[in-house]
Amino acid sequence: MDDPKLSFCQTCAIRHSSLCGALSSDEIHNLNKIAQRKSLRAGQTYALEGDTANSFANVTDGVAKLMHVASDGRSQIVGLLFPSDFIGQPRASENRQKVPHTIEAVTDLELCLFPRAQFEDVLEAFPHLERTLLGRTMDELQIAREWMVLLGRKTAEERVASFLLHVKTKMENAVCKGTEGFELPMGRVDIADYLGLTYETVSRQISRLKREGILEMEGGKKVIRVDEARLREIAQF
Amino acid sequence: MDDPKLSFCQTCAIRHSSLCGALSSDEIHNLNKIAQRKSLRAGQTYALEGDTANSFANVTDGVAKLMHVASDGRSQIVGLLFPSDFIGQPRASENRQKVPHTIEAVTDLELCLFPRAQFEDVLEAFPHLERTLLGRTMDELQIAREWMVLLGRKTAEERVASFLLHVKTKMENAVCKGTEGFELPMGRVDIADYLGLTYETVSRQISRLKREGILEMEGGKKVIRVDEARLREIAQF
DNA sequence: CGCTTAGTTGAAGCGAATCAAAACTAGTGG
DNA sequence: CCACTAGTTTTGATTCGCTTCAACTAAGCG
Repeated sequence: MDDPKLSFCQTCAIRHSSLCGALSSDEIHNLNKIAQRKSLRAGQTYALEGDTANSFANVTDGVAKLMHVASDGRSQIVGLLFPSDFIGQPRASENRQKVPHTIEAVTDLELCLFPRAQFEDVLEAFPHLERTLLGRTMDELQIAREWMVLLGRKTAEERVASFLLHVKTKMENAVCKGTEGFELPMGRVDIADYLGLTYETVSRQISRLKREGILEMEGGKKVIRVDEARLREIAQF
Repeated sequence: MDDPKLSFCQTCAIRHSSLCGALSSDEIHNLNKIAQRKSLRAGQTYALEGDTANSFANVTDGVAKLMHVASDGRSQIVGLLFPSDFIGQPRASENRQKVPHTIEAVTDLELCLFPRAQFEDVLEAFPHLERTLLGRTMDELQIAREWMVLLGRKTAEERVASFLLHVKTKMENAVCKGTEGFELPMGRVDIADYLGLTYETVSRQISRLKREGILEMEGGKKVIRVDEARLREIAQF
């Protein structure tokens, strides 16, 4: 009953919002046995593009980024991972078993790691876990495609507005409600790499939103207030 | 033995390269019962963004595009579907059961349709089918993220080079081998919408590649010869 | 408190978009 | 077979939004 390992998962902050939510209290034991915690400081690398992928993970706290860095230094963030998001590509085709994008901690990060082979056994044993993972992957694909629209066709102003709305939603899911305002998990450089812009352009657009009274901030990260309606207009949602 | 329905799937051009490849000759019967063919002429719409998604499909012949069209007319293609690609998001979360992107036939198109509920039953019955679908979805996600890098950071020249390589691979998979050269399945406007450029810019870049001897074409669509090595250099793969 | 890093702001340059027109293609019917 | 038309592609001239380069300011930290 008071098995320490069982309570390890049971007290987990993302027990029900993550992939693990698909498993019952009994079933979760199977993951519990193979899970191990890992902490990274902001800026540390979890995996490098091209490495062999030998584990999967849940983000339990903090924010991570998936990114591609070209040889000439240009870099593009292709996804942000918030608490309860899953890391890794089980079942991807043979030639895609390598880590497809570098994964780095944006803030201090807490992960719950699963060794590859053992996690795949659990997936095999619980088809409803695999089904849930399929659903999450479908959702991720849609998010990626929506971001393609942003990167391909939106103006700098629209991109920054979209970003603020996107992060607001994500951060409100993660943090306790009620608090008007939220913290940007990343600096101007990362925002720029996520939006396909330069950090100067991002800074200018943020300044502009502040000047027009749509956005109020305290320092570079803390958002005090946003006019969500006007932001939505600008972002073209 | 010579059941006409069975031979319907057995003679299918994409029997083994599509999702159906996960099913044995016995199992395929279950899909056979619910499958129905559908033909579309180039330019016809299969589904509109926001519609209720009540069927899934395999592309059996031709090319389709997934796209988003904004209210002001800007449009972005977020994915191309070639023969043996799967259409639809089974298991996507509740609020994502709507068609996420408009689907249109780029060339004349042949589809193999599966009604939603019945296909989900088959998925439930054959976990290895669901597993295969998961793998394909993981692959699609990676392709989408790679395209995000293109849309966010690549120059017009790099985008066009990447596009030519991408289509070359896809078309060679679909068409009988041996033939040096291939046909572009789409016009300049669609290419531009796929690459986040204008059609004038696409045309200029293609002209440039021809002028530099990297590309030889006959008319606007037929590619006679490409210098794949130099294209790869330009595209930054 | 000085030092380093992150963010802001300004001026100039450039790549792609826009505007405009000509050349080519494909389809139609005389 | 050729003339005619509608649509597509190419090419040119100009404009514009974002990038680049540069200087400055604010914030975080030993």
